[in-house]
Amino acid sequence: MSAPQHLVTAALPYANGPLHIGHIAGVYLPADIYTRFLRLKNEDVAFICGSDEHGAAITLRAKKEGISPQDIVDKYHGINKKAFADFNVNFDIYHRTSSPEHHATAQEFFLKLLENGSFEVKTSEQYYDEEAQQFLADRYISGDCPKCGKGGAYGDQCENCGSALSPDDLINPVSTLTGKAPVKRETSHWYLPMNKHEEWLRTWIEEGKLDGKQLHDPKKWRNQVIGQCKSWIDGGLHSRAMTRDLDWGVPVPVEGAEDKVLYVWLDAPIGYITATKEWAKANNKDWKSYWQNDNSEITHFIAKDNIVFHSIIFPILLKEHGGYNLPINVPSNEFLNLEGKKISTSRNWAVWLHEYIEDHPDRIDDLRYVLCSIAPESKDSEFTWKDYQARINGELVAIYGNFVNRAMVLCHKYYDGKVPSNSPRMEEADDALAAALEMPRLIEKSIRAHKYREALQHAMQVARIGNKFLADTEPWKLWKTEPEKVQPIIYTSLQICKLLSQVFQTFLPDSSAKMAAMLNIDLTWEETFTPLEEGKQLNKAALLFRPFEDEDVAKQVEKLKASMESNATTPAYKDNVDFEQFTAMDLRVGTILTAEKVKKSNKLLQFTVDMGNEKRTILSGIAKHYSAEECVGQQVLVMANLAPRKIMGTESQGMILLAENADGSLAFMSPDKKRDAGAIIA
RNA sequence: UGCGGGAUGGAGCAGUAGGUAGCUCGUCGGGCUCAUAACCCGAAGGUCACAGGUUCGAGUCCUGUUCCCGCUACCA
Repeated sequence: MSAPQHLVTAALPYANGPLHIGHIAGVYLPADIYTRFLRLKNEDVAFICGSDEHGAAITLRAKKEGISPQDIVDKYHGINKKAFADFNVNFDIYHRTSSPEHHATAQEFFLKLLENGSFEVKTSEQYYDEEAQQFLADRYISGDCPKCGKGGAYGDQCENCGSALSPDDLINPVSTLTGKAPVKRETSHWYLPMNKHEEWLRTWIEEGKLDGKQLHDPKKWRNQVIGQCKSWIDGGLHSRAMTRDLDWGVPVPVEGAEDKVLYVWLDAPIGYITATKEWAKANNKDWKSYWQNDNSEITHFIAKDNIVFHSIIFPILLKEHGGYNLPINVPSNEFLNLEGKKISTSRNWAVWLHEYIEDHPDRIDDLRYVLCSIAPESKDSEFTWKDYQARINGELVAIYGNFVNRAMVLCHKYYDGKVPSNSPRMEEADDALAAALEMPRLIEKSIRAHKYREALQHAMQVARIGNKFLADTEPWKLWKTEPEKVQPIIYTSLQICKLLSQVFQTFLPDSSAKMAAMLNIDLTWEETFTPLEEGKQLNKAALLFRPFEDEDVAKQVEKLKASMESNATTPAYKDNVDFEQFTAMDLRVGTILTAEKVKKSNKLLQFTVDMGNEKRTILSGIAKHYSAEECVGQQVLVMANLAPRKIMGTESQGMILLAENADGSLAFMSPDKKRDAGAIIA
């Protein structure tokens, strides 16, 4: 059997915003390191990515900004494509799902499944906006949340309390397009009956076998991936709609369904196939040999929010289509937090890749190093600028950069930059080099197991061996007493330098290229094990890395805070209401008499509120912000004529109003002087 | 609500065939001075979230509890 081919995909970034360091650490950097390594080993690999440009979020954003969806995706496709290139993430192709080629491929795929009888058609009633003449999916509909009572919840989720919703759950639903109340209307969609596939999926996930054939070793899959898949399968798979009533996306290629599009999650992974085809066409390759060949291995790099799509839904689609390989692994990472908080695009709490590149064009390797060392491989991890600085200064500069500089300086000082002879032989030197030469093997093992942090540690170990070797042999002392014994020391140090440039190239391509120029070498795998020849003239030493100063840290932290604060004022004002609508709201001061946590809920508090003439029971989803005890006696602003609503079995008679900060923290609205319970707000 | 992942010295993390708890950074002490005040050696510091259980023996298996993250299906 010949060496396997590899198809490596990285999750298609959604083209409605820029990339941040969380995306990079979780998906694109490990994928890039993996493919760089495979290429170094001369293995045949196609590295595929592109923009995911469909879906409701993009049309909504376009509408908000008053431009077309195409404008939005063009903008972010451009920004992200450039950022990847600048960051040395070397895709073979960075395609996009809005391309005609992709539409054709996705439609063809859909029709094949249709032909195979993979879908079932279901008709249901959905909300429809008569003025805009379209159905309202997901985010096109908003209303009051049934769980926490707050307005502005979407058809899929309440952003206040985080509950997952369906459009039918919303109270007083309105169309986000026109602000009008929608009507129910019948619509038909194609569904994927996933329940039919439970059996083979279970065997495939748990044992790596399909139709009795061993396809992969489940022990190599990450815990969270197997766990999550099992949990879905155990819970019973359901039918899932594969089409939507939208006007932005890949049109359903069926007569009478021209106003429907493919579900983005059907469309996006097929984007991997389209991109492979386009790349193959341009490079005279056969795309099928990567997708439909027993000797090809498909690896999907994703983050944890994508697990079920890549290890359940897409495999079902591939198998139903027929002919395609299933992925051999789905190395999914957890999330990266930033300075103690979740990275949030909407709150602008992020380090944006394109901004980082702009601020630090000469520090690409620095960020690659840090993100690889803290990649959230088995659990969520944390990026802070302080830690970034510590890793740059304490490891990259002090261990790696410094060792290379020491060796180069000594070589130039004693031998005019010519590689000295390795004689007389010195046991310590041979041992040090042998120990260092162990590392490439360990690195390979770690990378193939998708343990990139470990692999990076092994690479750094080479520099540590070098530093220790110099400290142990002290050539600067020997030079004064027995100068001939210095030769093998410098010789060996230079060999270790060469090895460093080789082992780091998959992680830090820029600095390895710098070293290759200093040492006059090629960065190939074969070269890894061939020594620099004696007498070779080396170029002048240049520093590989420079320290990140305290003031740089301060500047970045400042920038982060400032961007978040400026974002705090961003939410747009809602449309004007007339005076009557305003006076229709009955706002009053209430005094909280009792408060207790609602059992089985981690967010809800149940209050008894003194409204003056009566006592009301009100529930509020604020347990994360206030303890029950500290609420008692608090005066609060109450929306008194909000229609009562049952929440977890108890009727809530009104709503307590709170002010929300950009970081999501809540505070009661309270009169600055004590008011009678029931006092009117006017 | 249900499910999945996580909880290990000051910080960040390893540690699945159960058998003296490791690594990087930080701290303290020492050495060296070729080197980007960098490098090398040594030390201190952990009842492995909590409570039970299985076992000769558990961070590692089982049960329960607490906290964090994610998913919960028309969420990209």
